[in-house]
Amino acid sequence: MRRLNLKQILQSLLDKAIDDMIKNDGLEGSVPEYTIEVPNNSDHGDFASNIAMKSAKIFRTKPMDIANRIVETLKHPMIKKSEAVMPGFINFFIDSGFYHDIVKQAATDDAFFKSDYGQKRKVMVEFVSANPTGPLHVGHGRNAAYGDSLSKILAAAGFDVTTEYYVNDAGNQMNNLGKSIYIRYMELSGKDVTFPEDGYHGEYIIDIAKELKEEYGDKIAEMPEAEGTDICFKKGLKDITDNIANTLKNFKVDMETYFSEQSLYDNGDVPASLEYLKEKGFVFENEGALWFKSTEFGDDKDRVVKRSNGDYTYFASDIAYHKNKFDRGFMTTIDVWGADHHGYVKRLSSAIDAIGYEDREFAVSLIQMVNLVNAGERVSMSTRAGSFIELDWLINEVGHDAARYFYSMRDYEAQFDFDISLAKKRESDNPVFYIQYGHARVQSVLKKAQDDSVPFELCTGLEKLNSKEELEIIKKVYDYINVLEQAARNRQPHRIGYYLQELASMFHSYYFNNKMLNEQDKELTSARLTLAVAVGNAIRNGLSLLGVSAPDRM
RNA sequence: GCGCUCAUAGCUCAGCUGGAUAGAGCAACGGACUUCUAAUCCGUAGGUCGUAGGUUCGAAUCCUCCUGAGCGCGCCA
Repeated sequence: MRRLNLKQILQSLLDKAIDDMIKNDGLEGSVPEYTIEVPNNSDHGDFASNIAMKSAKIFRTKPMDIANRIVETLKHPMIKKSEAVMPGFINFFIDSGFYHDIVKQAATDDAFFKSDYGQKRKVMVEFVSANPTGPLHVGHGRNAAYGDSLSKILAAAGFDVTTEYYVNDAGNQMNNLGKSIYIRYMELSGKDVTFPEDGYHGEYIIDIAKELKEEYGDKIAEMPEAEGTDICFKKGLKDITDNIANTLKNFKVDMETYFSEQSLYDNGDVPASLEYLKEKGFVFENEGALWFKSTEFGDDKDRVVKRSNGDYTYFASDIAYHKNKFDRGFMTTIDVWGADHHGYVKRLSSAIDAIGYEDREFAVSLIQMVNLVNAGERVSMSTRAGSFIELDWLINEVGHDAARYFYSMRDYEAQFDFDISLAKKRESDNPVFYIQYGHARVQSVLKKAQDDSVPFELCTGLEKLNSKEELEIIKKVYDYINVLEQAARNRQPHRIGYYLQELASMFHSYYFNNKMLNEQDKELTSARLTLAVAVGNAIRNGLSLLGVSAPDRM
């Protein structure tokens, strides 16, 4: 579908007007950066531009004079009126036929809610990537909700998006995992062992050991320790990653691929990428270790990639991993990390600069901490000693819709308190149900019209939509694409939720004050139902970006 | 000490590349159900945008200082 892009039309008209004026006056300069936006106040028209104020320097004259000159030259069938107002804004008033066309498009085709803003650019969103040493906890929930929503937003905004989970299945922590399970197994087999202080203390470790005990009996205890530990490790890794994948599924997260860190060692990518950087002169040896020269790219200090004991650091495999991402053709990779990893950003971006894919973009979204709050009381959230709160528990407690919505409610750069008691409420003060109810209302009134055989035909009689209230709602629907692109550009899914809340609010108010079904007036009924369907479609599409369902009845 | 993030209504928070009168929800108070779902709606009240400067036609938004909160500064991941 071709969406009539009035903003673009206005922009080309304004560009031409200023360009002509510059040439006409024999001045130097070109069209400045300016904006065309929908004003907050509808008295200021349907669109407004600050172009005259931005051009004041070029013309060396008052913005109002420029604005007046532009207004005189502007003519277009869609523009009912344009006016210059202090201190130099130009306000455009648009023919209502434009808005009636918007309603029709929004009511009939979901393509209306998609954009080509991203121009099919290949983007990877890598998120969650929690160490496979235990179940996901509520902190990971925010990362998962953000990453998944962002991916869906980018896809709807025209990017070619892939989602990936980087599984840290190599290194010390994996040895530790294997050992933890092994010791628990030995305990179950009645051996006299002590569980290490730095082992993984969670219940789930014991559960895994129990399963091994059932499957193997005492056989593992009779094997050499290394062999037994390896069996424990493999079983543990599989169980835990399966568990994580299952949690994400329950959380309505679409994770397309799971990428193994170990695979980068198995195929030699880790030493190969270090060699690659060494040839470029960015890797050197000191005190028996290999270092990456991140200071050349503005980092505080150089970073170890291979320790003097021969072990590669996590950083080393991460370099190989990001090189791999770009080698797979991704133009942008967005890493979603916890804010506590911010100190790591500089060294990785340095390494990526050193690799030298100048046309590629590396971005990190640092997700701030989340606190659980219940009835005003803060729930403790230590990740130590296995006392963390599992994401599965939260999903089960408040439901996946409320969980997803609440996690995406706040800007990711700000800390936020997840209010369990509010999320659990099935009543008015819970925003997620307020929005969902907006959608359910649309479906409900449609059903009512059909059940009662009220005559109507969607997409007809739209010229009846001419009240201020109706036009405001249509403008809000039209604004969807703008909000979507903002959310994509700024990587801020929370904008969607706020938008939906406002749209739902406008619709609830309209619904309450206007009779949707009118047996005597087929045209009016048709027009209002079409508007309702357009709103319902906007809500459904918006909620889907947040991973929240849009039920037909509640 | 250095670095990252945050500070907006009583509470929780929005406020796109700087734009016109700073918004919403909750809480408070007052109203609306013989009605297409009242899971809704209408109204009232609530602000020195942490402090002090700077940049300009114009600042909650950008820059600097200060105050306060969270997080991070390993041959850990």
